[in-house]
Amino acid sequence: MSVRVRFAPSPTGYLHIGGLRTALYNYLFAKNQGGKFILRIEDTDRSRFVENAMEGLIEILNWAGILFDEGPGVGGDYGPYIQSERLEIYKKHANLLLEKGNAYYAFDTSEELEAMRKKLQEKGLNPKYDRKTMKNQFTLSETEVKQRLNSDEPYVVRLLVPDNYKVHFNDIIRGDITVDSSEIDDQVLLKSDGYPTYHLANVVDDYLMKITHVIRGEEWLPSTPKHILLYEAFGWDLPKFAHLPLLLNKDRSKLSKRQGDVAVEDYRQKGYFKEAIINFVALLGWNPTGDREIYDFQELIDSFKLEKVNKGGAVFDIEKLNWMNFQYLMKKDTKELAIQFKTILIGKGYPEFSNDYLEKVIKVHRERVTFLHQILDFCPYMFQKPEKFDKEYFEKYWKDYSLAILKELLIKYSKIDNFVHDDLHKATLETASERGLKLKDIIHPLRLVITGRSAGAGMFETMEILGKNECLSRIQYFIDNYEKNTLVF
RNA sequence: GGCGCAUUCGUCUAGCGGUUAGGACGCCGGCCUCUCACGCCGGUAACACGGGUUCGAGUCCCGUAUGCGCUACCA
Repeated sequence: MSVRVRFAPSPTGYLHIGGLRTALYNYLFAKNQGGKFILRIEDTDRSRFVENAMEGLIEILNWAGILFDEGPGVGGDYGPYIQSERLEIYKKHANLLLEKGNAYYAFDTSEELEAMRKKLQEKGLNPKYDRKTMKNQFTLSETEVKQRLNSDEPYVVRLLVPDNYKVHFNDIIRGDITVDSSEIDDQVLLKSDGYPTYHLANVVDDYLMKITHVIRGEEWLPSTPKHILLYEAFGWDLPKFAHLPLLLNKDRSKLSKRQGDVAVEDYRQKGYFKEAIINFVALLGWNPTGDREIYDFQELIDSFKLEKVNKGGAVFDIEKLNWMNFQYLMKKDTKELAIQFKTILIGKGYPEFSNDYLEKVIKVHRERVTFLHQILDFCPYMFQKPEKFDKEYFEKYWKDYSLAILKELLIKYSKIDNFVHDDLHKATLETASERGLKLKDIIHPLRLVITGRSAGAGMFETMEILGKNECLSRIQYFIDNYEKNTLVF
């Protein structure tokens, strides 16, 4: 039987970074097994429905490269893939359970349920539905039940959990788990608004969509026994289960909005590469060997093993993500980066530079930043003439002979036809030794003149990229303003 | 409260009965150097605790502690 897995988000907002990892693990597993990855939208809670959330989810999944084989928009043989379009299917299955005696009608109001729970809790008991005292098929007469059903009176369908029964299942990640049925609540299956709850819809759809492996977050582990009971009631074979460890905040609570960004979109906006995010998130809770960090998408697919997924939760450490982003910044093709960077520059109102120029700038500056867009902050002087000069740097390295040297260099540089690193280096070194100075005695003032700053890439490679005209013009500008005492610091 | 799941350096992890407990991020130091970085070299730091089982336990079993999750007509 070929592997089929699904990612089943609820369209209640943006895609959470934890959701991304769940989707990713499903995807990696499917592709590793030569199976299918399905997207199913679980929009059975009308009160939490967010307009366009589904579109956002799909968009960001596509961006990340987690492409689904079946789902909204792409179709498939087991649709529809949006649960609100499958209401009749759930109703039919709820009726099936009703007929088989595995489910029953209940008529309690939310106030009555609340009062019941409060009472049980005060007694220190498990606050689960008390079938024997509440308003339902078992406590009401047959005629009253019929009457209520025929009237407009709201009702729900609940799962009849058998007494004295041990529910067993095996989790690929956690092993055998057994729960006593006395711990399991008579879960509502069909809500009074006619929509199914997660539990019913999920089980029915997983079965009908021929899902072979249910890979989901650990928060679902406690309700899995309910699902097992449902499969058994229907007489269906169980899929395999794998419950993933949670992603955690620094304080080890479940990853949440309060302590930093959780939306994948936020990270995209900040300039993280999708490759870095995927690589990083994949390694939170799973590692093929433990002695390697960088894996491309295909390598992740090839080495993915559900059995190797960890049991314990993993803290989301932004420092390591940053490091990983840097790794990809260094690794990526500069042609691709130049195109991205051009968009960034234009967005900030800069004129259009040639791809060739941008590539050169990126090549020498990327090792100094974490994000591509930071190159602009690091060396704005590569895109416009410096107008302000670092005062501290000036005071530290500007000597009484510096102006004379600058004038000499201006002449010397103007005679260099091939304005490249080696020739610039040679010419400057010459000037230095003629005056009994060290190269750095000249380079520092020169850096100030050319860039206005103390930090930057190698001086001569910077000058080579800027070009002869630009460099000469900057030196001239500095000399003029220095002599007129109009330099701005 | 009840039930469940978990627990190796600060963080992500390797380990699947015998290891000087390995790698990575971060941090610290050094080298390189025209600055800032990159890079390279080195250092820091962990098996939650207590009992078993065993010749031998981070690895297996049982407790305890701690953390997290669930306990809805939310997913």
